[in-house]
Amino acid sequence: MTIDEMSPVPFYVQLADILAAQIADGTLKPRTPIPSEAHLQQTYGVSRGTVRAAVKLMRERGQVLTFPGRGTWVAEKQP
Amino acid sequence: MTIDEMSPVPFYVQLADILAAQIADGTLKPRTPIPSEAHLQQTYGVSRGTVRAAVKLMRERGQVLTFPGRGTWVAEKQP
DNA sequence: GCGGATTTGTACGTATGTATG
DNA sequence: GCATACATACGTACAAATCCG
Repeated sequence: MTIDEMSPVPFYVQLADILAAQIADGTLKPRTPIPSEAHLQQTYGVSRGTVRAAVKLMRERGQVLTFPGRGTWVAEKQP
Repeated sequence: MTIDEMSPVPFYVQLADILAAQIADGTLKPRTPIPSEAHLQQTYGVSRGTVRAAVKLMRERGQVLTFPGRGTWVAEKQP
């Protein structure tokens, strides 16, 4: 999946949804790290600010946990 | 040379240009190391991130080569 | 070979400025 | 005015590679 430049949905929301889909389909598994901010930047062609906004949204959704210096990890599956 | 705080040119570009000038005028010679990131930080009063951005730019210009644990070295003179 | 110091690599936190719609 | 998006610049923390006594 990629960011749709033409979509009215903000880039950071699109990115959060892409990563959420990867969690849902098992591409990203609970207790494993998601790609770093720098990696997501490169992969999706967006700025770090946009990546951080996406990850912040996912934290607020309870989908990931962020640890300074260690990265952002997929949360336990919601029961 | 020092960083000009008032210049519209980003600090990291200014620093890369300062070091490039030192290579050009022989202050820094081919096959010798440039000062460490920590040293450049102190000397020019910028953060390590800014130093690293400057060195990255110089690598992209082919002016220096970086070796983890050994430092960054002035490249062979371009013929 | 080992331990400590040095140097670069990686990762996130935060703030500010600029531009656009 | 506000939200989005990008770039710059500061900081912290820790890991990995190298060097040297």
